Amino acid sequence: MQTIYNTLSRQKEVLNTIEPGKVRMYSCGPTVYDFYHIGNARTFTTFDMVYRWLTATGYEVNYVRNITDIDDKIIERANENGEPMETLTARMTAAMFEDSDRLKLLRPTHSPRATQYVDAMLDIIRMLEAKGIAYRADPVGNSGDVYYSVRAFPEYGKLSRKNLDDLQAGERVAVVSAKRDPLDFVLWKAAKPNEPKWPSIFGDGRPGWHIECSAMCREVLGEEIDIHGGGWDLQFPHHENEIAQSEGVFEKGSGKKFARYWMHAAFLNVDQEKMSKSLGNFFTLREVLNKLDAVQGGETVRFFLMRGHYRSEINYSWDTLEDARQTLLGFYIALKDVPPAAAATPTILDWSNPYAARFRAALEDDFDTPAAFAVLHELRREINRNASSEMAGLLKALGGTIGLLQDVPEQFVQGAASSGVLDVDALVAERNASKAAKNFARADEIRKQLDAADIVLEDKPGGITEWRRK
RNA sequence: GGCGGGUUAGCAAAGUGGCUAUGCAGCGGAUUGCAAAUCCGUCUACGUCGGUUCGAUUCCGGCACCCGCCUCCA
Repeated sequence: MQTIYNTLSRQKEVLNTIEPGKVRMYSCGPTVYDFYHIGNARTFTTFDMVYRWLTATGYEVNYVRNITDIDDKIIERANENGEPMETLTARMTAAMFEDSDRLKLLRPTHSPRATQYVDAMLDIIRMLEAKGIAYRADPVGNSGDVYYSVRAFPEYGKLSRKNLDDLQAGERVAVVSAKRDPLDFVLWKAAKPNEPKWPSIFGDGRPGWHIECSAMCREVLGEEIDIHGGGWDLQFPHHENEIAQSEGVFEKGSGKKFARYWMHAAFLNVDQEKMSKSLGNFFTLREVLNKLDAVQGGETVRFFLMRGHYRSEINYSWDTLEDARQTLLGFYIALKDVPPAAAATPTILDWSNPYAARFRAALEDDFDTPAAFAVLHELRREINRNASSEMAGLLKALGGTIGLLQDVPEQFVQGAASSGVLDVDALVAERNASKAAKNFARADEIRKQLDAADIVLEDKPGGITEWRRK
């Protein structure tokens, strides 16, 4: 039985989907104005893991991750660059998918772009206005912003457990505006000169940030969905506002819920602090990958991100990254030394195997990846002890359910080390000849030379010498 | 000010009212020309003060420290 910690109830709940066997899942994607950072990568990897795992255990998952391609930061950046907004977002969207491929993120079932759903957003805003929840800054005309009246939605604050009066008590100096309540948020922004705009009954303008997710969820997945996810900081105000918008259009007493389960991935920190540009501790995924071995980097980062439970903060540093690489390498070395039985794919997983059963129990307990990896380590020891290709097949298959251990082991352990200036094969051959001639001094010299290039030699039975990246 | 999360061995990181989590590193042994890999064994734990209990790292309360949200933010 799959359980999920639901931010709404602040406890683990059994997954009970709207349609049996099917999952409608939406997670908030990137704003494409720049390369994404490793904090984004943490959240994306979390939901990729959830997507893969639920699929592996038999659910048909419709996974939507949006692309925000209209936003203040985008407009600002495009202006700085002196390029059209569309050129910037197209380039950054392509870069986003490239980076995601390196992280081994599956493409979501759908990746809708906000600018393609402006009509759907306007539909919702119209419905909210008809219900008296949305109002125009310019009550008689159509030349101003459109706001959401938080006081008109009694359940406002239920996700983040915030109370409107408390919020107002701590509110910062508000900008003068036509808002009825300082906490009201914008649904539609009236057009300003030199900004992208769309025509509407509210006048020319562009959508506010929160409305796009409500619209894309509704259009692509339906009025009600099962799982909605995102980073911890999206809880308020973004997700709170999404609920207000999406549930605001429901009939009173309909009992409908926008999303049944809200999942939030914890932060990735640097030096125990949230990563942010102002602190100068900001890394793009690209930068991190470029510092790592070209072959091992993607899965190393992926594994690093999954080594902590998704609701626990993790700390990024070179040491924690290298620690993750060494551990992952251990799995690949086992798979290299004991080749998995053929056809070991997730679809033929034998869940009755004790290791598989425990692995599954861990992930069914709110996606407890660290506990699942502990089982994998025990399985690894079993494989090494008995040279069981059947168990090696199981290890590979279990790893595959969450997007790990699918590379060719020989290639993974060697990494990109062979691209150096040394002719490894020639040196290995010379060393073997030296050994045969009992010239151990020369043999050791070669080992030392290769070690300096981060290459480790392993003499195997039968006179075979293998090598790998240190 | 309001609300929420955290504090586990050298590092990383789960979890549990009494039973070795796990990994990396370290130490000892087996193995090896030397190594590596592997196997076997092994040392460091649950912030602090109280309470409940036969028994608490685990439940309850106080305290300390850290972090986050309340403004764009994964």
